[in-house]
Amino acid sequence: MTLPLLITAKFFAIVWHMQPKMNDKLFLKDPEQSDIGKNIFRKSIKLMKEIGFESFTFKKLADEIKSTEATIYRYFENKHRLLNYVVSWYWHWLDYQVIFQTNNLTHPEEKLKRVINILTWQIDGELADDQEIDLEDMHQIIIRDASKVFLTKHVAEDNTDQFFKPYKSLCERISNIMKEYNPDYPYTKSLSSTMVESAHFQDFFMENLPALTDFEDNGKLTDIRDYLTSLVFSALNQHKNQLN
Amino acid sequence: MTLPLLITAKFFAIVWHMQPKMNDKLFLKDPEQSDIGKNIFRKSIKLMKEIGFESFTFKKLADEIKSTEATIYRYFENKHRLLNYVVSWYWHWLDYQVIFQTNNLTHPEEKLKRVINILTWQIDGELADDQEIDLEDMHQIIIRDASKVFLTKHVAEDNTDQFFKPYKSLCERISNIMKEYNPDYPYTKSLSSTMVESAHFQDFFMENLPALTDFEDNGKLTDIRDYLTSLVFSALNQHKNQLN
DNA sequence: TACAAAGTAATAGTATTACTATCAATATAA
DNA sequence: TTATATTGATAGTAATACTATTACTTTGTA
Repeated sequence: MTLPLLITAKFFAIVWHMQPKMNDKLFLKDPEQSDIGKNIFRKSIKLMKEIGFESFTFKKLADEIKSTEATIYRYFENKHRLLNYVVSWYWHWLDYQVIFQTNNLTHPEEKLKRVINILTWQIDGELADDQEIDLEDMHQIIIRDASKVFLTKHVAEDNTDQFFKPYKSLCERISNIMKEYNPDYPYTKSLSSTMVESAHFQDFFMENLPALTDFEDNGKLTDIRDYLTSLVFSALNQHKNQLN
Repeated sequence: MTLPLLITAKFFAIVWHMQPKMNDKLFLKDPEQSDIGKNIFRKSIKLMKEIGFESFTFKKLADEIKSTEATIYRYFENKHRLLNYVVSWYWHWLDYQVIFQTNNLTHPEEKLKRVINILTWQIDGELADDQEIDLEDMHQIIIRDASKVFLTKHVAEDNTDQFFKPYKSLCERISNIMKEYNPDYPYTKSLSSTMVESAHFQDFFMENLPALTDFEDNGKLTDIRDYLTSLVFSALNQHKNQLN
């Protein structure tokens, strides 16, 4: 019944990874429960990143994992559900990063800065080193395709099935830190979702449509970080009681 | 050779509408040059809004306009190009709205507020009353589907073909007003694109995923406006020379 | 160890989508 | 009037998005 005295970040991350509570309506058969399922998840990230979500098919994925379409259809209803699974996994993972990395911080200002760093992909090396999933590929998919999971005609049904819960959870967590920083700011939820979406959009623009940003694609994301920091804190400080 | 003394906003809008300089790589045959082409444009907006872009097919559109798939394929290479055409039309239109509505304003602050009103769909009644295009449907499509035109694997080629020029033009215009307001703010381009994207995202969230906003879907967009105003001006004022 | 039950994979299908090609009818322009 | 372009109708192909069937393999229990 006794726990080991030294629980390292890595150990904890692995434990977490072994138990990501995924919404079971996202799949027909739990991909975590079989080797072929895990392979579907891993290789779909690789393939989606390579050819883009629109060109991605279960046939191509089946060839990649040396199996058949029918097998994949036993795990996921269609490719949109699979994307939703991948994206949900990511939001779970990111939410965990925020919990873990802001855990021992006292000031909400520090916490928010840490959140910005996480959103702009400055993640702890140990935690980011997943044995199974290529997190770099994952991040690329998220930037380009994550919003497609809710930008659909059937968003209401998907929402009823709680598909966006991890995303909401992350935004709520950020929102709460904002409230901690400034209880008088009236738009914490909107500012949180704006922050998350902007982190991705600005990254995409920087790499693909640089006219829409002020940043250079120099491999470092320092500028996006500075921009988000400036944006968030100027908004939060504006409504802050000047006496504090 | 003399122009009529009284040029009304409506007249001018119609003139503009008759000559939107669309990128001719977006289509195979100019849809403005025939009745059937205009019908493709009009009805595709209606149909996309009704069934969503993913379910939208040229077959369904052909049935709607009482023509055949082959005819539509003579105008547009595929449905993604058609969406790009629709979205480009919208950015052109919005850019024009910004030009027209900020034209006679002196203070950049006023101009920015007007821009926010336009982005949150508070448009001049006369101008918004297009005989041919249902602008309400158009706005709905834009909110849900506009970002899909660039969130693809082939964004680089599309950018080379200048498909995103009207969007860039709008953002640059907003960026220039921001510079006018505060020449010292270093992120005008990013703030412009954030503003435009946020206006749409917050609207979508308000209607579909309210946990991600602080607004109620009461049919009015006043709150999104207040939020964007607060966000933009707090950012711009932060870097502003305190002596001004 | 035996044998049913359950799960898994491979094969083979169907319906729809995303196009392309052909050709005749019609409208238009030189 | 004759050439040219536009449309409509028909047909066809390749790929996609699935579903159904059947045969094989593992597992749980007597």
